Amino acid sequence: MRKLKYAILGLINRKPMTGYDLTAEFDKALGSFWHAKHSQIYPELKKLTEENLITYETVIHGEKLEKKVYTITEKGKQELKNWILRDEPLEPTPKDVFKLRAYFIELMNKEEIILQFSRQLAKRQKKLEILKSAMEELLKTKDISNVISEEFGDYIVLKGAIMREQTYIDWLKECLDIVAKSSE
Amino acid sequence: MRKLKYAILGLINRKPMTGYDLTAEFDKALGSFWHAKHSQIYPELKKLTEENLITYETVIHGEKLEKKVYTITEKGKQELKNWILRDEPLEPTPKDVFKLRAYFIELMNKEEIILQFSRQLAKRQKKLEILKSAMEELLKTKDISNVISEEFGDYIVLKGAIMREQTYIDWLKECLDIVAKSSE
DNA sequence: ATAATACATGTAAATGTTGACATGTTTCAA
DNA sequence: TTGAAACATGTCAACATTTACATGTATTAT
Repeated sequence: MRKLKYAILGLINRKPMTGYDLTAEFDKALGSFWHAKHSQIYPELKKLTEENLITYETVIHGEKLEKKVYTITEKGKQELKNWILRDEPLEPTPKDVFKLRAYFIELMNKEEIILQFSRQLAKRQKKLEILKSAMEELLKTKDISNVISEEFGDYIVLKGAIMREQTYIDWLKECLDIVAKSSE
Repeated sequence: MRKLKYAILGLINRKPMTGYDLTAEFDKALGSFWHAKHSQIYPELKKLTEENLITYETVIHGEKLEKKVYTITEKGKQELKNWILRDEPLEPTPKDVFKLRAYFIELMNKEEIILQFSRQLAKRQKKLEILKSAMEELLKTKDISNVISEEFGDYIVLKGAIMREQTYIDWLKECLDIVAKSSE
């Protein structure tokens, strides 16, 4: 399916970037729905260059540090536009290790259950706070009134991430509540 | 991390099973948070057997069809119990191809955006209905009053899946709403 | 009867992903 | 000035996962 291909193509289409910049983007903005390590990005950039979907220009930064700034080609833009309109079946539900543990709840006693769920809750609440701060920052600095814009894209995926985390937290609290009230 | 190892160990711990049974479980019950193909399961079963975490007994079904019914060992139970109590950092957010498309919303025009989001909404609504039916069935046939039971494990992960799908739908509707109201 | 479907178990090649290895430059703060 | 952090690019081995290949039995509906 080459999904990384389209993630990279989409980012470079927004503006020319280096492999390092892409890595940073995968850690920040896209972090709420996509991720890739630099060890996967550099080989993919090489491949996309060979396929003539992107090209690069070597730029010297400072005295001798070489950067490869990648730009999307017309062919790349066409493939990207073609991919974005495709209608694909729903992906299989993503894996969730915490839910795997929760599923086998019968292996824990009451205190252990409460400990595991509380720890997960704390982590998720922390993450939600980070996402909310990012949203505050976004609303302060960007204009999202135009629906056909990068800014609106940034906004909706961040909004989706916040809603997802909030729901996960609600679920954890509901579980904790039932367990706490149980007699066993 | 060997996560499949623990998924299999947990299932076999619930009751002895064949590789085929495990595959079916990954398609049904665990489908809402884990998945594995039989081509991954059979080699893993072999490995777990070599590690003495499970053992199998060959059972003849009918005239000559051989089944390998796997049972967890004491060592396997110990490892499983040990894993379930571990405190691990939050996994990176799972990948979401639809959100990747949504992020690059600037590549579509208004009609295309509405088409893509509506199609996704229809698929998610269908999936939610299936999950709700599964919940109705579960509540009808199983007793979830004991928190330390397989039934309660089944219940909470299904509940989590329903909440997640509902939130995804809410997000899609919100996005569609903003786009529909936009002038562009 | 027979054909489709479900049951049952495997392997091999390709692809996707992570973690470790490997190297060097530039900037910024103490 | 020097050391840490950020910038910058790559490879390789191991592990995870999917798709295709490969084979055969038992049950159920027509």
